[in-house]
Amino acid sequence: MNKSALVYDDLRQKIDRDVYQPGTYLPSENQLCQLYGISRETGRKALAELAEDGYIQKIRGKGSIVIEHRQYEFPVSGIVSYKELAEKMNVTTENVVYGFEEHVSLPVQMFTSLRVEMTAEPVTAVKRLRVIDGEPDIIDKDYILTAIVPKLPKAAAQDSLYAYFENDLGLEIAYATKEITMEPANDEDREQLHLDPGAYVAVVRSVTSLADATPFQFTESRHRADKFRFRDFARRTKK
Amino acid sequence: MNKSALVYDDLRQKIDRDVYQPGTYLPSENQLCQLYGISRETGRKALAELAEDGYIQKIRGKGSIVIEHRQYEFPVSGIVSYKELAEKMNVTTENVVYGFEEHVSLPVQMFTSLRVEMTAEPVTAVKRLRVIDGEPDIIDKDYILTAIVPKLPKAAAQDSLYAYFENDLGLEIAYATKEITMEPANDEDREQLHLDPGAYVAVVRSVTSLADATPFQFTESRHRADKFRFRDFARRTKK
DNA sequence: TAGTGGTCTAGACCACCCA
DNA sequence: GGGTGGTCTAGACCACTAC
Repeated sequence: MNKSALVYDDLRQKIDRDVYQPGTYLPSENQLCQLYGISRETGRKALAELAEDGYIQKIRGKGSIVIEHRQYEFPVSGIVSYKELAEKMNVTTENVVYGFEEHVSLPVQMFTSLRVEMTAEPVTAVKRLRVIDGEPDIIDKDYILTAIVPKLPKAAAQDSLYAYFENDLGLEIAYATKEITMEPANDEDREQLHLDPGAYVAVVRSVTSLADATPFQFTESRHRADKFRFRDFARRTKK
Repeated sequence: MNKSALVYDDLRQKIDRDVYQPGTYLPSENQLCQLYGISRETGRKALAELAEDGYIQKIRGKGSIVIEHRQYEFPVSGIVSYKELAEKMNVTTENVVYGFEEHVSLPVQMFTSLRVEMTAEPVTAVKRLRVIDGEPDIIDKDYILTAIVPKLPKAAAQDSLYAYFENDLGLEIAYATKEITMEPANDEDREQLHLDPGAYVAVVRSVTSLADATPFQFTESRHRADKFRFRDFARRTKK
């Protein structure tokens, strides 16, 4: 691991464990150099990531103050897999694969608003129902490019697509564009999520790309409106 | 302006104007050094920001490839004021201030889920209706700490709170935590947004803080469900 | 005045990609 | 082997904060 990543992890851990509490200051940059035996720019890199992730706020002439930071909320913030999230929370979850089709066409029209170049390439289509604490809350529809993942094992869909992509195939997942809208529930939503007529669902559509900038996974995630929550941390960009 | 910011702006502008098109590579880091007369780390800083903002993807051994990037969508992504957004889009907007109360208490219970330390401090409460293309789409309820903004002119609410905070008061807005949920429309929603009974609204609650880490503005933004859209760009964080 | 973070530099070594 | 990005260093100068 990098030196800066090690410093980042150590500081973040200490913030999480309240060694450094919100409202107090971290050691100064010069002190970090001595504490960790690093150069100043290396320490600054770690601090910059902490700031980016919402752990600290840097104040010129004073120091880096610990702030109340976002915590991962269900269902998602950033790119985190359902399984990773479920492990962070203390919830019992179940994962029902109720659709699995190979060599179908990517439903391009579903993702046009995300403005990613795409064609109706062959994909593997997976439908999953996420059951949280005994209640069906989310429908996930994934379309994975056959060109990247030629033969998707059903077991991977049952367990975790991300774990399969990263650990078994060695794919490097880099970034995603996602979009949240609210839409009236369709028949499938009402059936799977046990919704009344006239109900709404929160729809998250995302396109996930690899480190070489290839979009390879298209996901439509449909959430019960009353269970949906999305948290975000944003910094003001200077003009 | 910084050298790295100048380089960032120049590159971003050229990407926006298709001088560097999606799918092609930017000049290499060493070339950027010569092109702009800067050191490599300075250029790298500019490139890191472009990557963070979703403009490029850096590929080791190859270069920095331009990717399709997010564009600002109505109503919000990151911290951008309503006025700034309206100017980026080509829409006619109207801004109706229909509530203005000074020296009231902050409705703490509305924002508890954002887990920011707060007390029922005195605030100025502003209610605004955003009318887009002749249709009322958004209700914004802002609560601004009197301790930071003692006397908020009504004209500022009519124009732009952000412009007033930044340009007139010299406040430095740094970051915000926000949360998106879906909730049944209440009476006020139905009246202002002309909704039917049983309709839902998308609710964005946010807490905005200054550069010295002081939370000073609490906002509840209620959107017509059918007009709500939120776009996000996220990078996969390495474990 | 001393300490803080903000920026920039010139150089080094490494891992990766590709011809 | 030559070019690319990834990381780290040691030092410099600046702007801001606090006393």
